[in-house]
Amino acid sequence: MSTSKSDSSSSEDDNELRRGPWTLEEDNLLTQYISVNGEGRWNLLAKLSGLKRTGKSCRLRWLNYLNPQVKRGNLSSEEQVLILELHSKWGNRWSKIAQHLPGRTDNEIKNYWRTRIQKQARHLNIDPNSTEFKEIIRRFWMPRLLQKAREIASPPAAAMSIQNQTIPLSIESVSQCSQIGTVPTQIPWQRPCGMNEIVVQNSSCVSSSSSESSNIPEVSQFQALDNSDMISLMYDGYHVNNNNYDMETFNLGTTVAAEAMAGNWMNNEVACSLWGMDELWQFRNFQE
DNA sequence: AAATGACACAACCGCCGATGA
DNA sequence: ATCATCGGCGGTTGTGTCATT
Repeated sequence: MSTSKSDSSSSEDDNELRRGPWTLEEDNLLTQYISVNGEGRWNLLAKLSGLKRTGKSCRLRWLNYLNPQVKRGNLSSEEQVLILELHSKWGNRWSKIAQHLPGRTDNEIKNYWRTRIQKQARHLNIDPNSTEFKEIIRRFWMPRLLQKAREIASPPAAAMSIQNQTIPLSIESVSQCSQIGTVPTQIPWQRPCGMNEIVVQNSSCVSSSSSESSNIPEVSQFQALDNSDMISLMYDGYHVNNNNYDMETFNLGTTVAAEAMAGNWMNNEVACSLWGMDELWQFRNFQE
């Protein structure tokens, strides 16, 4: 045998399937192939494209990363609310949930749930699947996210702490918030009849000093609608208009907008996902 | 400045249902 | 009817980055 070990192993490597992170060259190859031949038939694609990857790997790379329809950047408050609501309905049906968040992949949503939501449950020593934790999400988290969405939509107004005032939370304002990488601003959000405004109270009252009141503060935040109504409202608009938007405009426009606002948004995002555990604890203790 | 830990996200794995030969 | 293949899904692991000590 004159063939050295390194030679044989290198020829083996040539035939072996690659694993691990994709290189730029592989990305380019896959993108180029799909631009010419379209996606699908992944095993065939893997062979014909010259990529030393499995069809599955190619599919995953395309769907989760390379596909221009994939939205980059942090999840907006509305998207987070949608995820929470849809997860409460469907559980870990990530792909089903992802179908209702244009540009978001099941993988991304799954990661979000595991790294953000389940983390909070762990910190609270609660089973993330427990009804107790679901209640915390519904009563504490969702109103906060909605509040955050409204604040982002109109920062100056939000800067003022408004106690016990009726604040019209228009769907338009929520859609404005969507400029931050969610949905195109030109999408007309639909407003079902008779749902023109939502009563929102300042949510900073979590550290309940209202010992005389038997109401849980968060419950009173939505007097006109309960949370599920609100989510349905948002969700319907989101979903119905899903078919209407121009994907190309969306990708260019919102991505640029998202990048432009990345700095502020990051800060908001951190605040969104990590509102103090103190507050969560207080909320939890209040319930008990 | 280095070591360590936590976190976020990309990628892989195994299973399952659909489809076609 | 059976088997093989493929694509999709959810769970899990690997890895790079950032923060903390």
